[in-house]
Amino acid sequence: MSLRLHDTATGQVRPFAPLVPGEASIYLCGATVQAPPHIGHLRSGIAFDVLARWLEAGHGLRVTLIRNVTDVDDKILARSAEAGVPWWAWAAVNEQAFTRAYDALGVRRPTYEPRATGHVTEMLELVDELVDAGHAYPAPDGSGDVYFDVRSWPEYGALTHQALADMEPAADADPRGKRDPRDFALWKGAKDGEEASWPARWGRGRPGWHLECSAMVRRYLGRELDIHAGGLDLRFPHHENEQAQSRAAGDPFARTWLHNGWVTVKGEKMSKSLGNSLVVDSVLASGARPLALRYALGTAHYRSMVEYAPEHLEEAGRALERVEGFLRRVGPASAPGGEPVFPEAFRAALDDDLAVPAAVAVVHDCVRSGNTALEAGDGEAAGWHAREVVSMLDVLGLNPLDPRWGAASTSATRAEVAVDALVQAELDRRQEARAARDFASADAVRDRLAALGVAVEDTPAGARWSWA
RNA sequence: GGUGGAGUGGCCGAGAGGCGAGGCAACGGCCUGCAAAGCCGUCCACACGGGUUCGAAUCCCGUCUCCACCUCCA
Repeated sequence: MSLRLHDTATGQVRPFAPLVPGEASIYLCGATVQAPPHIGHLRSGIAFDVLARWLEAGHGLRVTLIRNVTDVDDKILARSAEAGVPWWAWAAVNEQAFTRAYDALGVRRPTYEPRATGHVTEMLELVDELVDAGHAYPAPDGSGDVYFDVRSWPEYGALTHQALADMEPAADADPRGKRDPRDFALWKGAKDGEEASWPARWGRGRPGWHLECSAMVRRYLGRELDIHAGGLDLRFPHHENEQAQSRAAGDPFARTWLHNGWVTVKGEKMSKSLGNSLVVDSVLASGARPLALRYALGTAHYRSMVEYAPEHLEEAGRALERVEGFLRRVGPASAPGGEPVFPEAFRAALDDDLAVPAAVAVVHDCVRSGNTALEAGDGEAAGWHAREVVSMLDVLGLNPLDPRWGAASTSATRAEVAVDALVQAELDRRQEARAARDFASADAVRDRLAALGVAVEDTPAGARWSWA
């Protein structure tokens, strides 16, 4: 079975056929770095991280994933001015916060992460092409703005299936020098003394948001690419405008459009403007386990909305413990090595428009089979299942053994070594009591440890402890 | 007004005409000195009203409720 993906442009699930055999090009709209990321911002990064991993591990494709950074825009300028810092410093600080958040959640770094400000030359070339082709015009009001002429492009609205006549212009839209209120800016002329500007033949100014992506797509992936992805809210106007610009400039552009749903809180979209956003740094600082956060955000289908609540994070943590418990019991046999092995049901699930929930169900089924094998003393079967589980978790970005999550590779601190030694001493005392069938004393030790938050578990290999 | 989604068990969350996704919680059993973990089992759900069909959560008609985009958005 081959991979099928839901394409927004056609509204259908269609077979994925790479433009260049053996390769896949993906452009993902990244962050506008005006503020630190909230957990909703991570949704697209996680969803398409899984896509890229699956294209590589499951289909053997060489993936080029470009995720841009929009580092100049109205809000960045406004907020940096309020904070009294240069706009570029404001953007840089937030870009770093995004990178930290992606890293913390185990989202692999993209092949390249271009910044808008580094591609003004390419953007201006595109503006020139569009003006020459009669699809864009400089505003006649001397503002230095250049607009895309939507009425010159009959396909405008094709991506989101809207007729131009049905598009409601914003009530407070300022027509400025536009031929049609729905025309959008490719280039924004600099206001007096605006420092964030670049020279252009229309006068100093800065690029419009939509233009940035069109130019960076062409620069890194060429005139045609396999997949263009982003959040559902970017369909219109952002992606509609991108497609119009690029196609009007003669680029075939994206063959498939993928859009992820967002994170909701009490049924409503998480967003800064609604005031219900949870900044990633503070969620993690409050003790949330990054792996559990990724599980909570990443195990719903990418096109569904996913409701965030602290209880869901706890549930995710417990589901994860079940999987980790199995891998721990199998021991070193579950360590990664060799080619990944995927159960057929897992393959079928991810190939069906990235049905991650069904794929996760396969992981849990496999854990159950592994536990059963372990109980039956069949170490070979258990080891095989562990290998399958680890392979699947790697694709989902949920492998607890991945050094990305830190714990596995960092050496213990002196305090940790000391605590372990002391707890072990207590456990030895408990074992002596148990051997003497003095269960009252043994249980007293366990109760005392429990009061300190230490959970004790008896296994065939002896007692082990963990933080409850 | 236009466009696109959603409503599923105690909770989360898949599925898209028959064959009970999965997780979490709860309860019963096995195992255990007792627990924990694990395994087995129980809890047979699909907003509402009609219809089609041998059979509908799934298709059709109607109704209700909710969310989103329509030039700031992951």
